[in-house]
Amino acid sequence: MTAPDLKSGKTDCCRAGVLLPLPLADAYDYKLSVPARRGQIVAAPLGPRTSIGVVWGDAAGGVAEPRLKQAVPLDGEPALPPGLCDFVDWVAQYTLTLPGMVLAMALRSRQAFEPESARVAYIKGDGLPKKLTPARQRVLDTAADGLARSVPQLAEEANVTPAVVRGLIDCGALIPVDLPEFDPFPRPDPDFSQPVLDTEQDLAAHVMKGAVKAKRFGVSLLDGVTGSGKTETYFEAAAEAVRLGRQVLILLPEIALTVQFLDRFAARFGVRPAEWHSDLSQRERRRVYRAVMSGEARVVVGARSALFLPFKDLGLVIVDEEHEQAYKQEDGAIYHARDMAVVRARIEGCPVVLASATPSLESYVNAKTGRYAHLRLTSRHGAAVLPEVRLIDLRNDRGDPGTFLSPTLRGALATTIEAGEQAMLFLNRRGYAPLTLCESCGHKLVCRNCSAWLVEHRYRKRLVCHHCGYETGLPTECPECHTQGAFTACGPGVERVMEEFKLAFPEVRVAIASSDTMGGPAEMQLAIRAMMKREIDVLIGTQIVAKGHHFPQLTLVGVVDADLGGSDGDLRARERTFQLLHQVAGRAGRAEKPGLVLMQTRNPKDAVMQALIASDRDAFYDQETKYREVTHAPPFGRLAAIILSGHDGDAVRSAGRILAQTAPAARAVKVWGPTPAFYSLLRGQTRERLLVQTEKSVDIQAYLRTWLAAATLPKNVRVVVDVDPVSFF
DNA sequence: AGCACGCCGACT
DNA sequence: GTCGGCGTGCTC
Repeated sequence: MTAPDLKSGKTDCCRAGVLLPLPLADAYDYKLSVPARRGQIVAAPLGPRTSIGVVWGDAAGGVAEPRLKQAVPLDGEPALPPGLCDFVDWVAQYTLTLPGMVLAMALRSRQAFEPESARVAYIKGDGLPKKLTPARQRVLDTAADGLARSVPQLAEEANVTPAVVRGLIDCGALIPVDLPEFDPFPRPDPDFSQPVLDTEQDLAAHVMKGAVKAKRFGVSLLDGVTGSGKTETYFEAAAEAVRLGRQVLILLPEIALTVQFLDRFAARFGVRPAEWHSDLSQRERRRVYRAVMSGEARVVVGARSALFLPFKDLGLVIVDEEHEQAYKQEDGAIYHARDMAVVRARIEGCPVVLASATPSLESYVNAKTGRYAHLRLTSRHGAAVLPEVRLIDLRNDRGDPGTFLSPTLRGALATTIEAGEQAMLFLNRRGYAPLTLCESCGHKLVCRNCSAWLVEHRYRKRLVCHHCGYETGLPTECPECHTQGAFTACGPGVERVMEEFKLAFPEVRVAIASSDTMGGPAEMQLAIRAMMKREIDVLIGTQIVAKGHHFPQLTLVGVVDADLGGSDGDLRARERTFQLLHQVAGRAGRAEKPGLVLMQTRNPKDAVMQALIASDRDAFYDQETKYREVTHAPPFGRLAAIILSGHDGDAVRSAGRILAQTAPAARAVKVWGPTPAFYSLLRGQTRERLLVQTEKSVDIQAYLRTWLAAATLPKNVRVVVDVDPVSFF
């Protein structure tokens, strides 16, 4: 970043409001040496240092002239595109986040605006070393092809230390050449390979391509059953945008950002797309950021934060698996990437496609009422048919106490394995047991930072808090009554199911796939690969196995506890349970073989269970829609949560009471709480929540702003607003 | 976010 | 007697 040149004597002809990527309520006024336009990136002195900033609008004038400092445009006068600036404002006002914090998300690549630095590489020169050692000879042989390489590259390829290479540079045997800082992004070829689409896919693709060509905002819900080829279909819309020379953003939930997806893209377009996610290196971030800004990167595949990239000419946004909760950003700025993707598309004036086999209820309702185009894909590819779903009523079909696989499920597992086919057991619970208690006094082992139960991980011999990561060894005596070795595990986790399975089927090859298995993500990938290669017969897993993997030989899926998630007060719990179980069920019978799904439940009459066995998704959605409608719940009403947190529990509770007392009375607004948050202690912080529900017509942001601005709360209490909360923790 | 200022415990 | 803990406040 260039320091402002205060001595140049340039006249300060202009003033402007400059937004800084800091948690400030407003833009700051600065003098500028030149008239600046909105979006222009400047170096702005702030206290003892200089921050990057963005010209946002007219100066507010609240600060006296002599106190104004001078902001200086960066070299090359880079600017954020106008659409991104408008988007930042919109997100800030909608989510009640400080604009500077939202801007910080749009400036994620810190050094993206620093001048480009050339890379130095070396080619063979005319000089010769005094002594030609074997090591030196290998380096020269490597360089003989004339390709420019960096020092580490040469050292690596010639199998020598960098010092050897340095020696050759010093004597002129290798000479430096400048390379551009980054290799250019290869252009995806929209006609690299032509997919074979069925009639429905073709129709859907046609509609989406039309929308891309029209260059107008509009939302399509690409609603396709598992295996119907949604990805291939929306790739056609992406191809159309690339043909028009415009950019495409494909959002994926974090978990789906895999090599597999990139390879599928490459198979269709000839090259991999640009990627954007949290574990890019600084260099890669900078490269992608700049290429997106220049328009060179045509297609970006990314996690939710990719929404804030400075697209030069965005022609299409795709949100894959749009119902996924991973799209909801819960820390820092709280926003829902699916909803914000629709907003970004509206601002950019381009179409947006939401894709899912189990859409969010919000999107389903919008499609039903005609606000979104509803593009349905109803047939599975190839000969595969939908699996049959049957319920196992755990109230009368259960094994010995302390076991979790019913006789019926065990029987089906045996049959499947004997037939030489594969099975999967699904349980959305990591570890061995979700609760450990003392048999003697009933004391429950809970986290010392949170109010959550500690989950036993038996392989690792640890007790783990799944909320804050706190870990401890297994105590030998009860901290309450000091009885020795009286702990008992309650309920199943995947590890415990594994133990039971091994006992019942000692000969069968089985593996576990959970996000926290001993060997980390690598081991999990190994388990999934082993399943694909038929090196194992049974895979036991959490959520992680529910998503996107194709196991052609898998014919039986057993859901160990279909009631997990239940209907416990959370508005979306039923919807989520349905989506997850539907997705899990979709794993069975992908190829020519019919699949069977067995779900163990204690509530076989429940609407979720009934919809699953009848394969009648829409019946469930319609019922859920009615329920939301009569209760004025989203999308028929608005919801926001106010979360209060802090180390001083009394102050937090008092802040909650103050807010409840000062809530402005308004028609069609209801305020509940304060109540302790579900995990009232999280990472050592006390948390209280208030919930605000309004009718659709109410400007809930304005209501909240008025309320919060008027309330005087203890200073050591943090107030966070979650507009459209999806989780009630 | 940084970075200063400011008021209470263990130490060269 | 100081060094330093991080709570609170400010930066145009």
